[in-house]
Amino acid sequence: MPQAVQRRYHHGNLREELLQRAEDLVRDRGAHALSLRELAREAGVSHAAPSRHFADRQALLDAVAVRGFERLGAELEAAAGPEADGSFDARLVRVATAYVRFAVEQAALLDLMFAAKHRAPDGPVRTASDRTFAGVLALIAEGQARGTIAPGDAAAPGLVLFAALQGLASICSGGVPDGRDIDTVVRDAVALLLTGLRPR
Amino acid sequence: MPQAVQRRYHHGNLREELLQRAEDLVRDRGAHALSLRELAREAGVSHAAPSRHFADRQALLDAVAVRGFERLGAELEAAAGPEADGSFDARLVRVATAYVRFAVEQAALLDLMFAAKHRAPDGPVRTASDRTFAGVLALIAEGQARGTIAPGDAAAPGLVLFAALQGLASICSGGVPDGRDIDTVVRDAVALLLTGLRPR
DNA sequence: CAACAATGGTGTCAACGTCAACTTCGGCCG
DNA sequence: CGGCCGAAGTTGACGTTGACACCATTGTTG
Repeated sequence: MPQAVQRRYHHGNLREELLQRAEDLVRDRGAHALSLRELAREAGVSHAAPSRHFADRQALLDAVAVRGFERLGAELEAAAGPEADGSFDARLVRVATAYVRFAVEQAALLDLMFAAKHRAPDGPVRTASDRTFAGVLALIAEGQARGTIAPGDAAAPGLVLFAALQGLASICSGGVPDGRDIDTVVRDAVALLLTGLRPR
Repeated sequence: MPQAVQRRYHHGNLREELLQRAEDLVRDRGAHALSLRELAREAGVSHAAPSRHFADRQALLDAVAVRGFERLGAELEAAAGPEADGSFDARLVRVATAYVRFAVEQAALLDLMFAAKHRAPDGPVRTASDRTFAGVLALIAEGQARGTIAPGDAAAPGLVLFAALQGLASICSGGVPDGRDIDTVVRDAVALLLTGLRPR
């Protein structure tokens, strides 16, 4: 008469399940709506069990942020094209589109990610963030090498490009303006940026 | 023998004091650290008194956000130059610098402001935000009228400029890169943007 | 002057994060 | 093989919080 699905004392994979559920919850209700006790209930575990894996609520949020950076990094890398196919401009547009798309679809998660990063100037979150954007930096460096992007101070064009992407993502996450879709907005924006970034 | 400073039953200006203290608290401890009860204690009133002025915690945060937009709007307007003195480029740099400076000095407040705006696509927060940036939009329109900014689709250059400013603010609020100071970073970035935004 | 709407106070409740103390499990070492 | 021990989960408690219902005090107005 004991149920076939009898829960054993040890969950076996609590940490992973907590992270997964937390990510989902952050995505569609925001980080502020995350409750350790609710998470524990959903995972079928006592209210204090999560503390075995995360020192406190903030530690869990940080871990979720790190995961977010890893996912974003993977998507950016995929968009950059592993075999570098297509022109430089096309690849840049693809990367930018991937970024903005991520920002729109996972707005709350992105907020959490940057909040966690800004809260601790060093630490694992910052490391994850740096690794995430390393690919984009490499792409820009390649553009400079090819002469498609103005050389000189390497930091300046990268900063502007990053800033525009970041801002575009922030704006679009609060509703894409007018009736235009994300792809054309990003394409137009990148074109406009490139015209300035190219050596004349 | 009753103290000279005897508190009267009615505070007299509770709403304003709560807003002021909340703004300070958000600025240097973040929105998540704001507690209605702590606020009430500091103001010397009972824990439920704030509810007479703000329906719930979020309503208070929204009000703080509106105030933030009004302050930011005033600073941007001041930077734009009431009598429009200086060249267009110089005014643009001044506005951008004012914006980024605000973002750096009041990072937590800016976060709150955009969070509140994104949470409610309509409502007073959005209205305040629109009014804040109306001045910047007017400046861009003027640039297009003067021919300093490429005409055509009016929305595109404005969006890119906005996005870059927004992103620059976001990035700089998490620590200005390298050892460069805000002013030069902003000036370089705007110059780079303009090169692309100008009609060739 | 009496009624009334604002404004503030008191008491209570459920939920939360965190901690300490206890229990169960599984692997490892003697 | 058996005992031990640390990892993982549980239970109970404490203090704090936001929200709500109900009561008290104002001062304004008819």
